Amino acid sequence: MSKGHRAVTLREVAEAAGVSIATASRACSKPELVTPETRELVAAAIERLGYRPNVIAQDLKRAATGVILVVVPSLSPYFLDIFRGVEAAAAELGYTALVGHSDRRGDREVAFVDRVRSRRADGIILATSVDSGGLHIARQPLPPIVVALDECGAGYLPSVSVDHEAAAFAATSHLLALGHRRIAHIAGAAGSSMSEHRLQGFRRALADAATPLDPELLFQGDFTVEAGERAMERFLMIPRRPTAVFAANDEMALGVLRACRRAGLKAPRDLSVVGFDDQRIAALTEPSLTTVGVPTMALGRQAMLQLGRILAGEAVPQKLVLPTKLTLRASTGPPPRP
Amino acid sequence: MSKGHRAVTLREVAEAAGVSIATASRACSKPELVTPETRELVAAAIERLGYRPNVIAQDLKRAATGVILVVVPSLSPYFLDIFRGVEAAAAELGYTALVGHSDRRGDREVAFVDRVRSRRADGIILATSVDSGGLHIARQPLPPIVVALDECGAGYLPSVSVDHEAAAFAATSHLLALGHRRIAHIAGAAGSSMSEHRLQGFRRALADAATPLDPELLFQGDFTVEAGERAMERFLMIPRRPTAVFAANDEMALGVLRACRRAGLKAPRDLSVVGFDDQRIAALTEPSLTTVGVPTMALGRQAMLQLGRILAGEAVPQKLVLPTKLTLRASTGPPPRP
DNA sequence: TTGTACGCGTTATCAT
DNA sequence: ATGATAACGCGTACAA
Repeated sequence: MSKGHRAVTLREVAEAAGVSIATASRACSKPELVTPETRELVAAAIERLGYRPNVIAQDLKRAATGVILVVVPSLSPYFLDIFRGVEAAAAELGYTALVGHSDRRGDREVAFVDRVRSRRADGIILATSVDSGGLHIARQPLPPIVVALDECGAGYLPSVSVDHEAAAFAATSHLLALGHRRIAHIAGAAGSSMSEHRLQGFRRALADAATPLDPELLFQGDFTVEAGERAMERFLMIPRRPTAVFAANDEMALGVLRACRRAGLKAPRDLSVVGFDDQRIAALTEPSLTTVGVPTMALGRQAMLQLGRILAGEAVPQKLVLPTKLTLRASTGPPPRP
Repeated sequence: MSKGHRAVTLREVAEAAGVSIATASRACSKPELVTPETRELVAAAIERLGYRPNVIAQDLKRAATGVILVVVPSLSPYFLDIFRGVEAAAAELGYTALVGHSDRRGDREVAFVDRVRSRRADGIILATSVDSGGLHIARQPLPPIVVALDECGAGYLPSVSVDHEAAAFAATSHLLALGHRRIAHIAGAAGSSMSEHRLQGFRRALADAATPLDPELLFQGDFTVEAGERAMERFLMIPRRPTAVFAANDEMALGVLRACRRAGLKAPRDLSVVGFDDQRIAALTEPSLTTVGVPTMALGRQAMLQLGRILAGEAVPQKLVLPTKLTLRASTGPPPRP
């Protein structure tokens, strides 16, 4: 790391303009406190020398950076939508939002939290599950932080989330209402509390309908297309095949559709498929995907607004839960009549 | 923006440990210059008080931040792959990479360049076309900057790119070799030099094969799925339909496939389709997409390595061109026999 | 090995 | 309205 080329400082501007450094500073940040003439003088010097204020020095003075870090587990469109929401709200509040991705590694999450501990950023929004790293960082007094999408750490941290359990319940109930009884579920990544909640909603819907759950119809996935394909391949080998599959996210549902097509099955005639998240791809698949819409942008937006309140020293509700919406498309229908 | 909660400073650590602030500083950054005992003493105080160094102050001293900004036009998987490449190389060099997105707006690009001008970052990688903003920022001496993917500003800036023209030539030649003569092209966003070069390659291939280009077979797109759909709908209305379509990116090619399906046409039997970029989606479409592979990660990686050299004060080649690779999949075949 | 003192570039508090 | 000066938190010559 080099020093870069010598930069022009405010002191040099002041000398060039023939004023004191204090006046030069005021001419920049509080022009109304300075006569129009000196303002002109300073402006000219700035232009001539190509001066740019050193924000690092400003930050040191202000003891704030105006930067908000958004940590996502992966750079997928889904999480980036959350980021967009944050970004919009941040702009309104005068902050700049930057993305970091943790690769689902707890140590990287902690590293980002450390970035704000060491004043490189004012606050942080975790659009990720810190189940593992959570305790680790909770030992120290925590910097301004809001969790988006998932609550975590047993509610230690303020969060903005959706009710994954209720949404999964609704999705499963939709399939039950269509007449399905053998419904399979592909769970998300193990250890993610989001996956856990979605699974619980699935279970509760079946229980409410007095429909027993065949353990063979439960597959441990990991949110990837490939996991969806493997799951469906497994389901196809079961003597009494499921008539519907509820995947814990859209990517895995896409995998299910692909495996079906390869096997010569047509959705929804032979098999109904439901996803989760309502990513952009959900409307583009063939057939288009019935799925649970998660208000990703709104999640990001609300998380940033909460963080803004915390940064302003206000008290905030510990939990904020946003509504989801089941979007019915072409991939679900009544079960086949055998 | 608030000041956050009062933070522990090195001075307090020094007092708590009963040493001078200089010794405390050394115990942190150069432990070998201090006796094991005092090292212990300071470490204990740090632990007890929960001290974290103020990186802003460190940066002010060093006159460097260790941060590299990567500016992308949109947060699409494509550009994020470039970012991943940058990130990996940055880690090796001891830098941290952060993403900013410009929304294809010149003023936002300039704003990011200003971030490094004002020392919030050491350097910047533009994975975007600054054709418009280019001149605007070129008036001042430029900070360390490398352009990835596209060369721009008439070669003012060091760049790492691919030969879009040659790649488009190869893709079109592939279709010609299969026997196609009526080949349509859907261009990328207007004003993007990348689109321009791809179009030129297309034209040259036709010219080399002495195949005239019907103006009706040229559609001005904008890199979106919808543009691909609209283009194909137009092509379907032409009396002498094209037998092949070369889209300037995969998303538009995907739109072509969708429009085909709706019209009851099957690729590649009725129509061959070629994309550009080889995004992840290209292998997942039905049929899978023949497309030009752009080494996105390598582009990012090389851009960062170049930037590292610039930052280290070394001279770098003005242009670095990486190879592309035409990947043949299922969407192309011989033209239909009428 | 450790402590003293200055500077990094800026803003803010006093005087004038 | 403007100028001198003290911070902000840290690193580092230099002296001890």
